[in-house]
Amino acid sequence: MSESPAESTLAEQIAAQLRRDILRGKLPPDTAIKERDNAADLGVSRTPMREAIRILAQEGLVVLRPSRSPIVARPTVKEVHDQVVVLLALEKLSAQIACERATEEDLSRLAELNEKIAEAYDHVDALDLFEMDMAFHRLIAESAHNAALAETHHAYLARLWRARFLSATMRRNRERVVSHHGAIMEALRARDPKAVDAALDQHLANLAEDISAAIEAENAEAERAGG
Amino acid sequence: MSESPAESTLAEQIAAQLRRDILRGKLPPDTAIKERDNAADLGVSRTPMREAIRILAQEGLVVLRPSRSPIVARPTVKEVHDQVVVLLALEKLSAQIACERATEEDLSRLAELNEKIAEAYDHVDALDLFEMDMAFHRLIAESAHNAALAETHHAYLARLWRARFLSATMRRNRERVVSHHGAIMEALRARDPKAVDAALDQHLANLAEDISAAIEAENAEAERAGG
DNA sequence: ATTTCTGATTTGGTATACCAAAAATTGTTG
DNA sequence: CAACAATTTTTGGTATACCAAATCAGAAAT
Repeated sequence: MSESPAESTLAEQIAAQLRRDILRGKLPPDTAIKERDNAADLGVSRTPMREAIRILAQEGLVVLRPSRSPIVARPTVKEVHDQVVVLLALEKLSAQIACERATEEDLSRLAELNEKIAEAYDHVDALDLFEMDMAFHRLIAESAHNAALAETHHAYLARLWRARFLSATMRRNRERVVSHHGAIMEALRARDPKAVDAALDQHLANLAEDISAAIEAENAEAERAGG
Repeated sequence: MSESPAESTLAEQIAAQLRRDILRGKLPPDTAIKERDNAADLGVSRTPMREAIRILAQEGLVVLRPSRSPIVARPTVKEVHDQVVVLLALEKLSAQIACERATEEDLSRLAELNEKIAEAYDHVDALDLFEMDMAFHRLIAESAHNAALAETHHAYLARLWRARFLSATMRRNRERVVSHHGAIMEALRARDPKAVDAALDQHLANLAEDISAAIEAENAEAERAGG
């Protein structure tokens, strides 16, 4: 999940584990996460399990309902779409600010990463590739040097992890990604707000629709199976 | 805090209490909030106190530092400014979307509220007035009918509560607020994105600077006193 | 057969106790 | 008097137990 910071506490480890299981689809939507049972299974007490569930709830991966087991969230197409809209707005805002504030180091890190993506594109599995793409977009957000903005952007990126992953693997296209990233970088380097905006539009224009399609497909699948 | 939803749990009550004390300035920045002592004082156990501190930390009102007591946050001017920038972007995005999506009911509630503000302006204390202003801006965000957007906007509004309050009381001006709100409303009613953008710019243009000034003044005050 | 009532189960919330790691404090020594 | 080492607090994290409210399931009654 690109969370390098060592999951130090038990709660964080549990959260990380559950997060993986949810995002990878091992714990499909609507799966109940019983605090007591689950804790017993893992051989831990309720305290860290509560904490972990809380973390995931805050990330939007599980939903808490009063007096019922928390369940893995099944975001509707609209919910995901709405979140994508906000993510795009945050990223475009970041890029605009970055036109003024990005340092040379920011820019060279972006260039470096894009090169790495270009190289790796055909040798690396979807997951690693996706992580790199995510890192690229995170760098853009960080280049605005606005901590609040970067943090909120990151939160949305994390929340949309699964949806973006579905969409990305569905629509894998080396030239598109690499050249788009290149265009964004060049515009940033030129510190040209309009060019940046155009480049981001170009790159992200279809994201909302792609993701919606991916989610719809998955929900339809679930419909057919579980009822 | 305009949080009508009954604070049902002890943790929420404690959080609400601490929040008030912090925002009202009773617990000034850098004040330590010892989990054990504080819990003992209130006659509760550590569990809900931990929970409460956690809530406030997430709101940015207190900062957690490893192996040290949590303390009331002392946001820097830059931090607050950065947050204001994001808040403005979210509100402008909301308004843009609201041009398409706002319902008649949204618009009439906005009108109603603005009228109420106009009436109350000279009879009501700063706090109540401020709550109304906050509600107005929240309505704008909700008129976009994008839950994620509204939620994030609300979170920023809450986080900036104190800073905005300082700025608002410092720069109280009936005509300005009421006419600006009116202009925003009219633009929304006309569903004219450009007019909405202009009206919001007009209203919020000085917010960042005002807030920065207010924070700077407060920090300078603290400097003089506590060192 | 449907509804209603009652008791068992599940859940969230709280209190309490324990432990290890990290700080602050103290005492000691060069 | 300063640097260092040992001890004492403080803190965060975890485990465990208890309680009340809400849910759920099964029995009883119409």
